[in-house]
Amino acid sequence: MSKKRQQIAAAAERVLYREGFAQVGVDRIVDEADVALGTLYKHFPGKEDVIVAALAHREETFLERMEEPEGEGGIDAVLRLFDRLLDWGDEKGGNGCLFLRAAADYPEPGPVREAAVAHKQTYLALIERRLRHAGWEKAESKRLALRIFVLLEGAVSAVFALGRETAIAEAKETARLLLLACPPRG
Amino acid sequence: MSKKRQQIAAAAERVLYREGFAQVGVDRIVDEADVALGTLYKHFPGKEDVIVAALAHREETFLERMEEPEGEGGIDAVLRLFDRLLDWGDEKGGNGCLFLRAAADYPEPGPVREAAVAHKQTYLALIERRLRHAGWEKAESKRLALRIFVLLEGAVSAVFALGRETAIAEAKETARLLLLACPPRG
DNA sequence: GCCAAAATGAAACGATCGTTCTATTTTCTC
DNA sequence: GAGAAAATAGAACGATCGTTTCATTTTGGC
Repeated sequence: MSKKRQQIAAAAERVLYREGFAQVGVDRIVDEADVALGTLYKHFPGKEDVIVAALAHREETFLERMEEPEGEGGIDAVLRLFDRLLDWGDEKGGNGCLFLRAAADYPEPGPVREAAVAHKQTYLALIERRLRHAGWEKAESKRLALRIFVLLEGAVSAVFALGRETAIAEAKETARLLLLACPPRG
Repeated sequence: MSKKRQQIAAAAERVLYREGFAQVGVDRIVDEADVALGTLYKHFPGKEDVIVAALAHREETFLERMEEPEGEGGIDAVLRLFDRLLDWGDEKGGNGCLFLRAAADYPEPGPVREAAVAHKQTYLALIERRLRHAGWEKAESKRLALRIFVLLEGAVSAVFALGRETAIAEAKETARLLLLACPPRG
């Protein structure tokens, strides 16, 4: 992977998330990337491919961010997902989920939508793995992962109305009640 | 309020929600509204004003849909919000929250963003009122409303990954556990 | 230091989009 | 039914945007 290509993908991720898919043109991306327009078109066939690369870049950094360095098990290992999300939001700002926004702006089937679907499935699998590692059985993990996922998605969406800290804190507390009501090895 | 104006606002709401703010131009709106282009510009100063009217139209129908015809109190009165959301999604499709998408596509301050903020505050107030009517005290209602709000927002967002029925059912079940864990008159 | 490959800056294209304008037709009111 | 107001169809405008091209400069490997 070329250095310039990475630059463009990272810059596109930043500016697309900050200003929205509608208002951002190719010229803004090359400005943010400190790169000539021709360079972008030597690395990408078109704008949509830049967007796909931006989503791939975001998926990568997101998974890095959500990864646990070391984990003692139990409920706290699951609840720490919300803390990671809070850190993630601190860097990236609170403008919702980039993948959902991309899917909304590209309603017809295509690589953008596929990237969004793949991201959500990876996310769900990550939650489920965390639950299993924390002590829940497979069937319980599958069910609980759906609810934790709803709470995490709700936290991100609610940032707009409630602010980052409140939205994530309330989601986390609800998750704690949920997990206490459905303890492992039940 | 003129008949044509209402037509345009309703059509804009439909097509904007279905296809996204980015891909929809004024010509698509007038096609969907069965109205001439000049008529649109005789009723609205510009496209952004059409969008604001579309959001206002959606707010109106949304509040109608969420309103209870008659309500026995208790937990079920609150949980019925999720059923209403399911009905709402059945008509409107599962492309996320139109207000959040509008806010994401119009990042700078302005009437679009204001409409989105106002909608979320109205929504929160509706939830809180429902909780009070169901028996919770004022302080508890305020706190619980935040969490129910997160769950409702999460349900809408999770539709993309989980499908309408699953997303809303899991959110509703989580809400039930939350409300059982924090009963009224605690 | 040389040479190929990559990057740059800038201009220019076709297409699309928001907006305006005009001439004609329909609708509504008295 | 006459006259005013609104709606229509369609053309045309300037601006923006995605994309292509080109001549020039910079970079990196032998």
